[in-house]
Amino acid sequence: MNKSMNSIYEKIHQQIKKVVADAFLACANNKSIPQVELPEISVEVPRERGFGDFSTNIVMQVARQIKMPPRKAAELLIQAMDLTGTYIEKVECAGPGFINFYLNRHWLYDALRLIQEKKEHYGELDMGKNIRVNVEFVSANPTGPLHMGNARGGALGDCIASVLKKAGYDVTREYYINDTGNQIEKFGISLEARYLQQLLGEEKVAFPEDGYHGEDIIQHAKDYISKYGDALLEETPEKRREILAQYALPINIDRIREMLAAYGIEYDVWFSERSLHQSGEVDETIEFLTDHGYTTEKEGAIWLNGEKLGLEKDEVLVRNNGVPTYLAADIAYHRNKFVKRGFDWCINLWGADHHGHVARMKAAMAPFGVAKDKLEVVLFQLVRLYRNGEIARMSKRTGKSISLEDLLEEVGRDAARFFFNLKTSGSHLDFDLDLAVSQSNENPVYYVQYAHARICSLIRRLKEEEGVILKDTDSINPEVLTESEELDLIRKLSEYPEEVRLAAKALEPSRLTRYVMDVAANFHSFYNACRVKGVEEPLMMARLMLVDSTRIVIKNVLDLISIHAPEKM
RNA sequence: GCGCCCAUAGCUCAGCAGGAUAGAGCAACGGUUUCCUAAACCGCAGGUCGGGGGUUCGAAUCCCUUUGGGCGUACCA
Repeated sequence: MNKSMNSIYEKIHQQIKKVVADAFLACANNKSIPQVELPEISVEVPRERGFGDFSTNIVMQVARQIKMPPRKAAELLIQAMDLTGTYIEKVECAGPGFINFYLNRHWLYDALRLIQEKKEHYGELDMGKNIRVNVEFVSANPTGPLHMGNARGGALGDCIASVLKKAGYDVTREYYINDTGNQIEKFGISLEARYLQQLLGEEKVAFPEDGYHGEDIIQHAKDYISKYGDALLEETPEKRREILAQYALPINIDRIREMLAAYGIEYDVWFSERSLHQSGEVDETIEFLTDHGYTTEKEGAIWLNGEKLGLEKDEVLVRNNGVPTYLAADIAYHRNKFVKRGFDWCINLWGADHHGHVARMKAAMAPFGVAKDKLEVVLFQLVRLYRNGEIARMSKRTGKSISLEDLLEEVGRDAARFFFNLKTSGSHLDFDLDLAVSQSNENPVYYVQYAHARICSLIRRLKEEEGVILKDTDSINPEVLTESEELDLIRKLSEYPEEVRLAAKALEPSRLTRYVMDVAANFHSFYNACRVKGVEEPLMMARLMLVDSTRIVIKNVLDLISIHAPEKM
């Protein structure tokens, strides 16, 4: 077996593509089929097991070019195929012109050996070789606690990063801290109002309508007073707001950091928006755009020239009071990622309510020589929580809207991350809080974790009660595995690297969550049909290898989505 | 008004770079435990892929149109 191979699928795809391409060539040589430029030969797994292990629709794709009925051409190709040195045992033409490949079982046994060879590295790919990718997610305003949208974006972003890493990309996880601008201004005003209310009496000070109304603001004010007293009463409002905001901001950021850590997310970079202004990069960016004719001045403000960038309208970069907009800072931020830090690819996770910003952001990168597809924005739909069959808006604990902290307390990290990664990012997500905590067969989290615990228990008992441990792979003969449950399970395990590839390509880690549920299902079926303990040695050892390989894959996927793989339940 | 997203089994969702008889989980119904964890397994059901039109050998998938939901359209972020 090729030592550098990552995936049996890869190998089989290559074999089939070569066999088909060579057959086309042979037919061209004997003039039975006209020579044409072949498109990429797609190899897929047919829906029906009866249609073979793999199939290709290449003949139908070129039917028009070669001016032949697909079935006729397929028959000619099959006759011309050279199958030596491949897993392919039988080839048939079927349906409107599919070519179906039936493989001998050695590919499954090789797949099993591959898992044992790679262990926890099974599933790793090199599709992202030498590509540096920045995944930016959550990036919530540090003006309050994290909410459900942040929770979904967090789970998604973290898992996208993990999937890309598994696929071989050089991944940086990043949090963009919006620690300046209007929201922070409002934050300061809110803190100031609470501060004054505490000291002068609530009725004496009006709280701004559009301020942050949360309890946490009041708590910050109280804490500040107990630490530093009432000295700020003497300060100007501007100074007061600034001091209060700069007091509370680091506290909030630390809380966010701790909360995300509890959620299983660790960032490589915390990037401050404020630092972009302080370093002069925002000004530099606006200057660059102006120098290259991408801005116009009107009504005292500096506008980004929308028409020149293919946008519907102009956008303000610098307000008529001289303060740059969020967009200006965001352009500078992305310029920093691409130009200053040299990322090849940047992925941003945004709630669907920001979709209007996508085209602007992509277009605004063009002047810096950044192609549109270098910036990828994954939009995710927002979350609806259900409890007792009804939409749940309020936390049980605080009576306020449900925060990430509430969610972790109510359902735990594993269930939260699992459910957020069960659906594609573009679908609206209904989160059933009751289901997430229920210890029943309705709950998919337990279903998967139980499979892992069952395996660990089996391995443990074999060792403790029978003194049996897994032998060296070379001394085990997997060919004694012939039951349909055994073969189905191996087949499922063999798909893993391919699932990683597809998940990375589509930026959809939810594929892997659904995949691991399939693995668990196949395992449970196997477990009910085949005994490991108590059967004769060669078969027991082969089954133990299969069981251990299943453990490796389940653990591998759960690690990837940062969910615990318990050894006992 | 204009733009974006969504619509598939009773419920929650896959499938959508066009492909063979549209899949899974849950719920419902019927079975399985002297035996490695029954948080499991096996079986049985369940559909005008929102409606209409088009493109072609072939459409849940692509195009047009229509309906119903969500969102965006700030010198907010």
